Amino acid sequence: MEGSVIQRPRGTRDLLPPETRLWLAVETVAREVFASFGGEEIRTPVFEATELFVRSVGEGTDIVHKEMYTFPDRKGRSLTLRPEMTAGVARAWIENRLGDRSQPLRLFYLGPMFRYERMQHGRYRQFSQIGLEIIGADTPLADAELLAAMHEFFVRLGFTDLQIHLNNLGDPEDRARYQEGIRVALTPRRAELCSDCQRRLEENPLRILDCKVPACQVIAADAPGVDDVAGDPSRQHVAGVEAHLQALGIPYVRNRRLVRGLDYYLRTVFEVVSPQLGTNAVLCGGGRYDRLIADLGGPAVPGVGFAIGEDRLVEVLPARFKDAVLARAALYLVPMGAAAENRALELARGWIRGGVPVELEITGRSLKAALKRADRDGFRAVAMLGDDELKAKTVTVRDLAAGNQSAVPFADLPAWWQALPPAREAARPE
RNA sequence: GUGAGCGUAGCUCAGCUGGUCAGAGCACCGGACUGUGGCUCCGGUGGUCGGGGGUUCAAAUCCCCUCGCUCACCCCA
Repeated sequence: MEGSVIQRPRGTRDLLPPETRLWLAVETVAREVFASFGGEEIRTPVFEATELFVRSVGEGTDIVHKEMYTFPDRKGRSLTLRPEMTAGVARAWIENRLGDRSQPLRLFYLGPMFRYERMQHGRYRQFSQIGLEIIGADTPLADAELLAAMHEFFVRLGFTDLQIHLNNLGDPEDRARYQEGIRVALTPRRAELCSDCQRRLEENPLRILDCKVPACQVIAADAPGVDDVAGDPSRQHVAGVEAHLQALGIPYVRNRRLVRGLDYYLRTVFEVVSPQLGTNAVLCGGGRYDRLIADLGGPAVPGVGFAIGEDRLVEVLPARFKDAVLARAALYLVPMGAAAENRALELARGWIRGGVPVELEITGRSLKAALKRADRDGFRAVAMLGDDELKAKTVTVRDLAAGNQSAVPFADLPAWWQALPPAREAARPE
Protein backbone atom coordinates (compact mmCIF):
# COMPACT_ATOMS: atom_id res chain seq x y z
CA MET A 1 0.00 0.00 0.00
CA GLU A 2 1.02 3.64 -0.05
CA GLY A 3 3.89 4.40 2.20
CA SER A 4 2.24 7.52 3.52
CA VAL A 5 -0.85 5.70 4.80
CA ILE A 6 -0.51 4.79 8.45
CA GLN A 7 -1.30 1.17 9.12
CA ARG A 8 -2.01 -0.63 12.34
CA PRO A 9 0.97 -2.18 14.09
CA ARG A 10 1.75 -5.75 13.14
CA GLY A 11 -0.06 -8.34 15.16
CA THR A 12 -2.93 -6.03 16.08
CA ARG A 13 -6.32 -5.94 14.49
CA ASP A 14 -9.36 -3.74 14.12
CA LEU A 15 -12.55 -5.34 15.35
CA LEU A 16 -15.35 -4.03 13.21
CA PRO A 17 -19.11 -4.26 13.29
CA PRO A 18 -20.92 -6.51 13.14
CA GLU A 19 -18.25 -8.73 14.66
CA THR A 20 -17.99 -6.43 17.66
CA ARG A 21 -21.51 -7.56 18.51
CA LEU A 22 -20.18 -11.08 18.96
CA TRP A 23 -17.48 -9.82 21.28
CA LEU A 24 -19.96 -7.86 23.34
CA ALA A 25 -22.27 -10.88 23.54
CA VAL A 26 -19.45 -13.18 24.63
CA GLU A 27 -18.33 -10.71 27.26
CA THR A 28 -21.85 -10.31 28.53
CA VAL A 29 -22.23 -14.06 28.94
CA ALA A 30 -18.88 -14.22 30.74
CA ARG A 31 -19.87 -11.51 33.19
CA GLU A 32 -23.22 -13.14 33.85
CA VAL A 33 -21.89 -16.64 34.33
CA PHE A 34 -18.90 -15.73 36.46
CA ALA A 35 -20.95 -13.35 38.59
CA SER A 36 -23.49 -16.10 39.14
CA PHE A 37 -20.70 -18.23 40.58
CA GLY A 38 -19.89 -15.49 43.05
CA GLY A 39 -17.30 -13.72 40.92
CA GLU A 40 -16.52 -10.01 40.97
CA GLU A 41 -14.74 -8.12 38.22
CA ILE A 42 -11.22 -6.84 38.77
CA ARG A 43 -9.42 -4.34 36.53
CA THR A 44 -5.70 -3.88 36.82
CA PRO A 45 -3.26 -1.78 34.76
CA VAL A 46 -2.40 -2.76 31.24
CA PHE A 47 1.25 -2.21 32.11
CA GLU A 48 3.14 -3.20 35.23
CA ALA A 49 6.69 -3.15 36.53
CA THR A 50 8.71 -5.52 34.39
CA GLU A 51 9.97 -7.24 37.52
CA LEU A 52 6.48 -8.50 38.30
CA PHE A 53 6.38 -10.71 35.24
CA VAL A 54 9.96 -11.82 35.52
CA ARG A 55 9.33 -13.04 39.06
CA SER A 56 5.91 -14.59 38.48
CA VAL A 57 5.83 -15.98 34.98
CA GLY A 58 9.43 -17.12 35.28
CA GLU A 59 12.76 -16.00 33.92
CA GLY A 60 13.30 -19.09 31.79
CA THR A 61 9.95 -18.99 30.01
CA ASP A 62 9.58 -17.89 26.43
CA ILE A 63 7.11 -15.23 27.48
CA VAL A 64 9.68 -13.44 29.60
CA HIS A 65 12.60 -14.47 27.48
CA LYS A 66 11.52 -13.14 24.12
CA GLU A 67 7.89 -12.09 24.07
CA MET A 68 7.49 -9.13 26.41
CA TYR A 69 6.72 -5.61 25.33
CA THR A 70 9.15 -3.89 27.65
CA PHE A 71 10.01 -0.20 27.61
CA PRO A 72 11.50 2.43 29.90
CA ASP A 73 9.25 5.29 30.97
CA ARG A 74 10.51 8.86 31.12
CA LYS A 75 12.11 8.30 34.50
CA GLY A 76 13.88 5.19 33.32
CA ARG A 77 11.65 2.67 35.13
CA SER A 78 11.24 -0.57 33.23
CA LEU A 79 7.60 -1.23 32.43
CA THR A 80 5.99 -4.07 30.51
CA LEU A 81 2.66 -4.43 28.76
CA ARG A 82 1.02 -7.33 30.55
CA PRO A 83 1.50 -10.65 28.75
CA GLU A 84 -1.03 -12.35 31.03
CA MET A 85 -3.24 -11.33 33.90
CA THR A 86 -2.66 -13.61 36.86
CA ALA A 87 0.51 -11.80 37.89
CA GLY A 88 -1.32 -8.49 37.96
CA VAL A 89 -4.19 -9.94 39.96
CA ALA A 90 -1.74 -11.41 42.47
CA ARG A 91 0.08 -8.10 42.75
CA ALA A 92 -3.20 -6.26 43.27
CA TRP A 93 -4.27 -8.80 45.85
CA ILE A 94 -1.13 -8.12 47.86
CA GLU A 95 -1.02 -4.37 47.35
CA ASN A 96 -4.66 -3.82 48.27
CA ARG A 97 -4.59 -6.26 51.20
CA LEU A 98 -7.43 -8.29 49.74
CA GLY A 99 -6.47 -10.96 52.24
CA ASP A 100 -8.18 -8.82 54.86
CA ARG A 101 -11.50 -9.52 53.23
CA SER A 102 -13.36 -12.74 53.83
CA GLN A 103 -11.87 -15.54 51.75
CA PRO A 104 -11.98 -16.88 49.17
CA LEU A 105 -12.23 -14.22 46.49
CA ARG A 106 -13.49 -15.09 43.05
CA LEU A 107 -12.17 -12.50 40.61
CA PHE A 108 -12.84 -12.35 36.91
CA TYR A 109 -11.36 -10.08 34.28
CA LEU A 110 -11.56 -9.25 30.58
CA GLY A 111 -9.04 -7.33 28.60
CA PRO A 112 -6.11 -7.07 26.22
CA MET A 113 -2.77 -8.80 26.74
CA PHE A 114 0.43 -8.30 24.76
CA ARG A 115 3.13 -10.63 23.57
CA TYR A 116 5.75 -9.86 20.97
CA GLU A 117 5.46 -12.83 18.64
CA ARG A 118 5.42 -13.54 14.93
CA MET A 119 1.88 -13.43 13.65
CA GLN A 120 0.13 -16.68 13.00
CA HIS A 121 -3.34 -18.08 12.74
CA GLY A 122 -5.00 -17.52 16.11
CA ARG A 123 -2.03 -15.66 17.50
CA TYR A 124 -1.75 -11.91 17.87
CA ARG A 125 0.53 -9.42 19.56
CA GLN A 126 -2.47 -7.83 21.18
CA PHE A 127 -5.08 -10.38 22.13
CA SER A 128 -7.88 -10.52 24.65
CA GLN A 129 -8.38 -12.87 27.50
CA ILE A 130 -11.33 -13.62 29.73
CA GLY A 131 -10.26 -15.15 33.00
CA LEU A 132 -11.38 -16.22 36.42
CA GLU A 133 -9.26 -16.67 39.54
CA ILE A 134 -10.25 -18.21 42.87
CA ILE A 135 -7.87 -17.00 45.54
CA GLY A 136 -7.83 -18.20 49.13
CA ALA A 137 -8.91 -21.82 48.80
CA ASP A 138 -6.61 -24.78 48.32
CA THR A 139 -9.18 -27.56 48.15
CA PRO A 140 -9.89 -29.81 45.17
CA LEU A 141 -13.41 -28.44 45.44
CA ALA A 142 -12.10 -24.98 44.51
CA ASP A 143 -10.51 -26.35 41.33
CA ALA A 144 -13.69 -28.22 40.50
CA GLU A 145 -15.83 -25.16 41.00
CA LEU A 146 -13.51 -23.12 38.79
CA LEU A 147 -13.77 -25.75 36.07
CA ALA A 148 -17.54 -25.90 36.52
CA ALA A 149 -17.80 -22.15 35.98
CA MET A 150 -15.61 -22.41 32.90
CA HIS A 151 -17.63 -25.32 31.58
CA GLU A 152 -20.87 -23.48 32.19
CA PHE A 153 -19.56 -20.52 30.21
CA PHE A 154 -18.79 -22.71 27.21
CA VAL A 155 -22.13 -24.50 27.50
CA ARG A 156 -23.93 -21.17 27.60
CA LEU A 157 -22.31 -20.26 24.29
CA GLY A 158 -23.50 -23.52 22.79
CA PHE A 159 -20.19 -25.37 22.49
CA THR A 160 -20.43 -29.14 22.20
CA ASP A 161 -17.08 -30.13 20.74
CA LEU A 162 -14.54 -28.80 23.20
CA GLN A 163 -12.18 -31.06 25.10
CA ILE A 164 -10.83 -30.45 28.57
CA HIS A 165 -7.36 -31.84 29.16
CA LEU A 166 -6.21 -32.23 32.73
CA ASN A 167 -2.93 -33.13 34.37
CA ASN A 168 -1.02 -33.06 37.63
CA LEU A 169 2.17 -31.00 37.51
CA GLY A 170 3.16 -32.04 41.00
CA ASP A 171 4.45 -29.80 43.76
CA PRO A 172 7.66 -27.76 43.38
CA GLU A 173 9.45 -30.23 45.66
CA ASP A 174 8.65 -32.96 43.15
CA ARG A 175 10.01 -31.05 40.23
CA ALA A 176 13.72 -31.78 40.76
CA ARG A 177 13.04 -35.43 41.42
CA TYR A 178 10.92 -35.64 38.32
CA GLN A 179 13.45 -33.96 36.08
CA GLU A 180 16.04 -36.38 37.31
CA GLY A 181 13.69 -39.26 36.56
CA ILE A 182 13.27 -38.11 32.99
CA ARG A 183 16.98 -37.76 32.53
CA VAL A 184 17.62 -41.25 33.80
CA ALA A 185 14.91 -42.69 31.59
CA LEU A 186 15.79 -40.87 28.39
CA THR A 187 19.53 -40.36 28.42
CA PRO A 188 20.14 -43.82 26.97
CA ARG A 189 17.99 -42.86 23.99
CA ARG A 190 19.34 -39.36 23.70
CA ALA A 191 20.49 -39.82 20.11
CA GLU A 192 16.96 -40.61 18.97
CA LEU A 193 15.57 -37.29 20.21
CA CYS A 194 15.29 -34.18 18.07
CA SER A 195 17.91 -31.48 18.59
CA ASP A 196 15.52 -29.34 20.65
CA CYS A 197 14.77 -32.22 22.96
CA GLN A 198 18.42 -33.04 23.41
CA ARG A 199 18.84 -29.55 24.70
CA ARG A 200 15.69 -29.84 26.80
CA LEU A 201 17.09 -32.96 28.40
CA GLU A 202 19.58 -30.68 30.10
CA GLU A 203 17.56 -27.52 30.58
CA ASN A 204 13.92 -28.46 31.00
CA PRO A 205 13.10 -32.16 30.66
CA LEU A 206 9.43 -31.46 31.33
CA ARG A 207 9.10 -29.93 27.89
CA ILE A 208 10.07 -33.11 26.13
CA LEU A 209 6.65 -34.42 27.03
CA ASP A 210 4.83 -32.08 24.68
CA CYS A 211 7.33 -32.07 21.82
CA LYS A 212 5.49 -32.46 18.54
CA VAL A 213 8.17 -34.42 16.71
CA PRO A 214 6.69 -37.92 16.25
CA ALA A 215 9.87 -39.73 17.22
CA CYS A 216 10.08 -37.76 20.45
CA GLN A 217 6.46 -38.51 21.23
CA VAL A 218 7.11 -42.22 20.97
CA ILE A 219 10.08 -41.99 23.29
CA ALA A 220 8.33 -39.64 25.68
CA ALA A 221 5.47 -42.10 25.96
CA ASP A 222 7.87 -44.47 27.71
CA ALA A 223 9.07 -41.84 30.14
CA PRO A 224 7.39 -41.51 33.51
CA GLY A 225 4.57 -38.96 33.73
CA VAL A 226 4.82 -36.21 36.30
CA ASP A 227 2.03 -37.82 38.21
CA ASP A 228 3.95 -41.11 38.49
CA VAL A 229 6.73 -39.38 40.36
CA ALA A 230 4.78 -36.69 42.19
CA GLY A 231 4.29 -36.78 45.91
CA ASP A 232 1.08 -37.95 47.55
CA PRO A 233 -0.27 -34.47 48.36
CA SER A 234 -0.50 -33.38 44.74
CA ARG A 235 -1.72 -36.76 43.54
CA GLN A 236 -4.47 -36.80 46.09
CA HIS A 237 -5.38 -33.23 45.25
CA VAL A 238 -5.80 -33.86 41.53
CA ALA A 239 -7.57 -37.14 42.19
CA GLY A 240 -10.01 -35.18 44.28
CA VAL A 241 -10.60 -32.72 41.45
CA GLU A 242 -11.24 -35.60 39.07
CA ALA A 243 -13.73 -37.16 41.46
CA HIS A 244 -15.68 -33.90 41.62
CA LEU A 245 -15.69 -33.53 37.86
CA GLN A 246 -16.93 -37.06 37.41
CA ALA A 247 -19.66 -36.55 39.96
CA LEU A 248 -20.74 -33.42 38.11
CA GLY A 249 -20.61 -35.17 34.77
CA ILE A 250 -18.13 -32.77 33.19
CA PRO A 251 -16.18 -34.70 30.57
CA TYR A 252 -12.40 -34.40 30.49
CA VAL A 253 -9.39 -36.41 29.46
CA ARG A 254 -6.39 -37.10 31.62
CA ASN A 255 -3.45 -35.97 29.52
CA ARG A 256 -0.16 -36.98 31.11
CA ARG A 257 1.77 -35.02 28.52
CA LEU A 258 0.13 -31.72 29.33
CA VAL A 259 2.67 -29.14 30.48
CA ARG A 260 2.09 -25.42 30.84
CA GLY A 261 4.40 -22.61 29.90
CA LEU A 262 4.29 -20.55 33.08
CA ASP A 263 6.51 -21.35 36.01
CA TYR A 264 4.01 -20.67 38.78
CA TYR A 265 1.69 -23.59 38.07
CA LEU A 266 1.65 -26.64 40.31
CA ARG A 267 -0.70 -29.55 40.93
CA THR A 268 -3.78 -29.08 38.74
CA VAL A 269 -3.18 -27.82 35.22
CA PHE A 270 -5.64 -27.92 32.35
CA GLU A 271 -6.36 -26.76 28.84
CA VAL A 272 -9.45 -26.56 26.69
CA VAL A 273 -8.87 -27.28 23.02
CA SER A 274 -11.13 -26.85 20.02
CA PRO A 275 -10.90 -29.33 17.15
CA GLN A 276 -11.89 -26.49 14.84
CA LEU A 277 -8.72 -24.54 15.46
CA GLY A 278 -5.66 -25.74 13.63
CA THR A 279 -2.21 -25.27 15.01
CA ASN A 280 -3.14 -23.03 17.90
CA ALA A 281 -6.02 -25.07 19.22
CA VAL A 282 -5.79 -24.04 22.85
CA LEU A 283 -8.83 -21.95 23.72
CA CYS A 284 -8.22 -21.81 27.41
CA GLY A 285 -5.42 -22.62 29.81
CA GLY A 286 -5.19 -22.63 33.55
CA GLY A 287 -4.05 -24.24 36.73
CA ARG A 288 -3.24 -23.91 40.39
CA TYR A 289 -0.62 -21.48 41.71
CA ASP A 290 -0.38 -21.88 45.47
CA ARG A 291 3.06 -20.31 45.80
CA LEU A 292 2.69 -17.33 43.49
CA ILE A 293 1.45 -14.75 45.96
CA ALA A 294 4.05 -15.72 48.54
CA ASP A 295 6.76 -15.62 45.89
CA LEU A 296 5.73 -12.07 45.08
CA GLY A 297 6.20 -11.07 48.71
CA GLY A 298 2.67 -11.62 49.97
CA PRO A 299 1.29 -14.09 52.47
CA ALA A 300 1.03 -17.77 51.66
CA VAL A 301 -2.30 -17.79 49.89
CA PRO A 302 -3.34 -20.44 47.38
CA GLY A 303 -5.01 -19.72 44.07
CA VAL A 304 -6.33 -21.36 40.96
CA GLY A 305 -7.47 -19.80 37.70
CA PHE A 306 -7.78 -19.89 33.95
CA ALA A 307 -7.64 -17.58 30.95
CA ILE A 308 -9.69 -17.95 27.79
CA GLY A 309 -8.41 -16.55 24.51
CA GLU A 310 -11.27 -14.38 23.34
CA ASP A 311 -9.99 -13.98 19.77
CA ARG A 312 -9.90 -17.73 19.27
CA LEU A 313 -13.18 -18.18 21.09
CA VAL A 314 -15.03 -15.79 18.79
CA GLU A 315 -13.50 -17.53 15.79
CA VAL A 316 -15.10 -20.87 16.62
CA LEU A 317 -18.32 -19.63 18.19
CA PRO A 318 -21.19 -22.04 17.49
CA ALA A 319 -23.30 -20.94 14.51
CA ARG A 320 -26.47 -20.95 16.55
CA PHE A 321 -25.11 -18.41 18.99
CA LYS A 322 -23.66 -16.29 16.22
CA ASP A 323 -26.86 -16.23 14.21
CA ALA A 324 -28.89 -15.18 17.22
CA VAL A 325 -26.50 -12.34 17.96
CA LEU A 326 -26.11 -11.12 14.41
CA ALA A 327 -29.79 -11.04 13.48
CA ARG A 328 -30.70 -7.37 13.37
CA ALA A 329 -34.01 -7.26 15.17
CA ALA A 330 -34.68 -3.60 14.53
CA LEU A 331 -37.33 -1.44 12.90
CA TYR A 332 -36.30 0.60 9.87
CA LEU A 333 -38.21 3.88 9.63
CA VAL A 334 -38.29 5.32 6.12
CA PRO A 335 -39.60 8.88 5.70
CA MET A 336 -40.70 9.96 2.22
CA GLY A 337 -40.68 13.69 1.58
CA ALA A 338 -39.63 16.73 3.59
CA ALA A 339 -42.69 16.78 5.81
CA ALA A 340 -42.20 13.15 6.74
CA GLU A 341 -38.56 13.72 7.58
CA ASN A 342 -39.49 16.37 10.10
CA ARG A 343 -41.89 14.03 11.78
CA ALA A 344 -39.73 10.93 11.61
CA LEU A 345 -37.10 11.96 14.16
CA GLU A 346 -39.80 12.74 16.67
CA LEU A 347 -41.64 9.49 16.05
CA ALA A 348 -38.43 7.51 16.31
CA ARG A 349 -37.63 9.07 19.66
CA GLY A 350 -41.05 8.19 21.01
CA TRP A 351 -40.88 4.60 19.81
CA ILE A 352 -37.35 4.16 21.10
CA ARG A 353 -38.56 5.34 24.49
CA GLY A 354 -41.31 2.77 24.10
CA GLY A 355 -38.71 0.02 23.81
CA VAL A 356 -38.50 -0.34 20.05
CA PRO A 357 -35.05 -0.36 18.44
CA VAL A 358 -35.47 2.09 15.55
CA GLU A 359 -33.04 2.95 12.80
CA LEU A 360 -34.01 5.97 10.75
CA GLU A 361 -33.38 6.12 7.02
CA ILE A 362 -31.30 9.29 6.70
CA THR A 363 -29.76 9.19 3.25
CA GLY A 364 -32.83 10.17 1.23
CA ARG A 365 -32.68 7.05 -0.91
CA SER A 366 -35.77 5.85 -2.69
CA LEU A 367 -38.27 3.61 -0.96
CA LYS A 368 -37.31 0.82 -3.27
CA ALA A 369 -33.66 1.19 -2.39
CA ALA A 370 -34.53 1.45 1.28
CA LEU A 371 -36.48 -1.79 1.22
CA LYS A 372 -33.67 -3.48 -0.59
CA ARG A 373 -31.27 -2.36 2.07
CA ALA A 374 -33.63 -3.41 4.84
CA ASP A 375 -33.76 -6.88 3.37
CA ARG A 376 -30.04 -7.14 2.92
CA ASP A 377 -29.24 -5.93 6.40
CA GLY A 378 -31.74 -8.18 8.09
CA PHE A 379 -34.17 -5.69 9.57
CA ARG A 380 -37.20 -7.26 11.16
CA ALA A 381 -39.66 -4.73 9.76
CA VAL A 382 -39.93 -1.45 7.89
CA ALA A 383 -42.14 1.49 8.83
CA MET A 384 -42.97 3.74 5.89
CA LEU A 385 -44.00 7.35 6.43
CA GLY A 386 -45.28 9.46 3.53
CA ASP A 387 -47.89 12.11 2.95
CA ASP A 388 -50.76 9.63 3.14
CA GLU A 389 -49.56 8.32 6.49
CA LEU A 390 -48.97 11.78 7.90
CA LYS A 391 -52.53 12.69 7.09
CA ALA A 392 -53.88 9.52 8.69
CA LYS A 393 -51.41 9.60 11.61
CA THR A 394 -50.40 6.05 10.85
CA VAL A 395 -47.33 4.32 9.48
CA THR A 396 -47.40 1.56 6.92
CA VAL A 397 -45.48 -1.26 8.57
CA ARG A 398 -44.13 -4.15 6.59
CA ASP A 399 -43.10 -7.45 8.13
CA LEU A 400 -40.12 -8.34 5.98
CA ALA A 401 -40.09 -12.00 6.91
CA ALA A 402 -43.81 -12.58 6.38
CA GLY A 403 -44.08 -10.23 3.43
CA ASN A 404 -47.29 -8.53 4.51
CA GLN A 405 -48.03 -5.00 5.64
CA SER A 406 -50.63 -2.93 7.39
CA ALA A 407 -51.37 0.55 8.72
CA VAL A 408 -50.64 1.18 12.40
CA PRO A 409 -51.50 4.40 14.30
CA PHE A 410 -48.37 6.21 15.51
CA ALA A 411 -49.17 5.57 19.17
CA ASP A 412 -49.79 1.87 18.65
CA LEU A 413 -46.48 1.07 17.08
CA PRO A 414 -44.67 -0.18 20.21
CA ALA A 415 -47.51 -2.59 20.89
CA TRP A 416 -47.48 -3.76 17.29
CA TRP A 417 -43.74 -4.33 17.52
CA GLN A 418 -44.04 -6.34 20.71
CA ALA A 419 -46.65 -8.56 19.05
CA LEU A 420 -44.43 -9.34 16.06
CA PRO A 421 -43.48 -13.01 15.96
CA PRO A 422 -39.78 -13.90 15.68
CA ALA A 423 -38.49 -13.74 12.13
CA ARG A 424 -38.07 -17.48 11.90
CA GLU A 425 -41.75 -18.19 12.57
CA ALA A 426 -42.93 -15.42 10.30
CA ALA A 427 -40.99 -16.64 7.30
CA ARG A 428 -43.12 -17.05 4.22
CA PRO A 429 -43.25 -20.51 2.69
CA GLU A 430 -42.48 -19.86 -1.00
C1' G B 1 14.45 -15.99 16.46
C1' U B 2 14.13 -19.88 11.87
C1' G B 3 11.87 -21.48 7.19
C1' A B 4 8.12 -21.12 3.01
C1' G B 5 4.36 -18.69 0.11
C1' C B 6 1.52 -14.46 -1.46
C1' G B 7 0.45 -9.09 -2.73
C1' U B 8 -4.22 -7.08 -9.75
C1' A B 9 -11.36 -2.98 -8.41
C1' G B 10 -14.66 -2.78 -1.56
C1' C B 11 -14.40 -8.66 -1.68
C1' U B 12 -12.88 -13.53 -4.32
C1' C B 13 -9.75 -14.01 -8.21
C1' A B 14 -8.32 -14.61 -13.93
C1' G B 15 -4.43 -12.50 -16.76
C1' C B 16 1.94 -14.01 -15.27
C1' U B 17 6.54 -18.73 -21.74
C1' G B 18 6.81 -9.87 -21.77
C1' G B 19 3.26 -6.74 -27.11
C1' U B 20 -5.97 -4.95 -27.08
C1' C B 21 -3.42 -7.12 -20.12
C1' A B 22 -6.27 -3.41 -17.33
C1' G B 23 -10.63 -8.09 -16.94
C1' A B 24 -14.67 -11.54 -14.59
C1' G B 25 -17.94 -12.68 -10.64
C1' C B 26 -19.85 -10.72 -6.22
C1' A B 27 -20.80 -6.03 -3.80
C1' C B 28 -22.35 -0.88 -4.40
C1' C B 29 -25.56 3.03 -7.18
C1' G B 30 -29.44 3.52 -10.84
C1' G B 31 -33.19 1.79 -14.44
C1' A B 32 -36.97 -1.87 -16.34
C1' C B 33 -41.21 -1.80 -11.76
C1' U B 34 -41.86 7.22 -11.13
C1' G B 35 -44.63 4.79 -2.65
C1' U B 36 -42.63 -1.21 -1.93
C1' G B 37 -37.46 -5.91 -0.69
C1' G B 38 -35.67 -11.01 -1.64
C1' C B 39 -35.79 -13.49 -8.51
C1' U B 40 -34.44 -11.74 -13.53
C1' C B 41 -32.49 -8.40 -17.24
C1' C B 42 -29.89 -3.76 -18.49
C1' G B 43 -26.62 0.26 -17.38
C1' G B 44 -23.14 2.91 -14.20
C1' U B 45 -19.31 4.22 -10.24
C1' G B 46 -14.73 2.04 -8.98
C1' G B 47 -7.84 0.04 -10.03
C1' U B 48 -0.79 4.72 -9.40
C1' C B 49 -1.80 -3.98 -11.27
C1' G B 50 1.59 -2.93 -2.72
C1' G B 51 5.89 0.80 -3.31
C1' G B 52 10.81 2.01 -5.56
C1' G B 53 14.61 0.90 -8.97
C1' G B 54 16.49 -2.01 -13.15
C1' U B 55 16.42 -4.96 -18.05
C1' U B 56 13.70 -3.93 -22.81
C1' C B 57 11.33 -0.73 -28.56
C1' A B 58 7.59 -2.58 -24.91
C1' A B 59 6.57 -5.11 -17.88
C1' A B 60 0.79 -6.60 -14.03
C1' U B 61 4.00 -10.24 -16.59
C1' C B 62 11.57 -10.87 -16.00
C1' C B 63 15.55 -9.18 -12.05
C1' C B 64 16.87 -6.48 -7.38
C1' C B 65 15.36 -3.79 -3.06
C1' U B 66 11.51 -2.44 0.19
C1' C B 67 6.75 -2.48 2.70
C1' G B 68 2.67 -5.48 3.92
C1' C B 69 0.08 -10.10 4.53
C1' U B 70 -0.25 -15.42 5.28
C1' C B 71 1.42 -20.26 6.79
C1' A B 72 4.69 -23.53 9.48
C1' C B 73 8.58 -24.16 13.46
C1' C B 74 9.37 -22.28 18.46
C1' C B 75 5.81 -21.15 22.13
C1' C B 76 1.24 -20.00 23.72
C1' A B 77 -4.61 -17.54 24.56
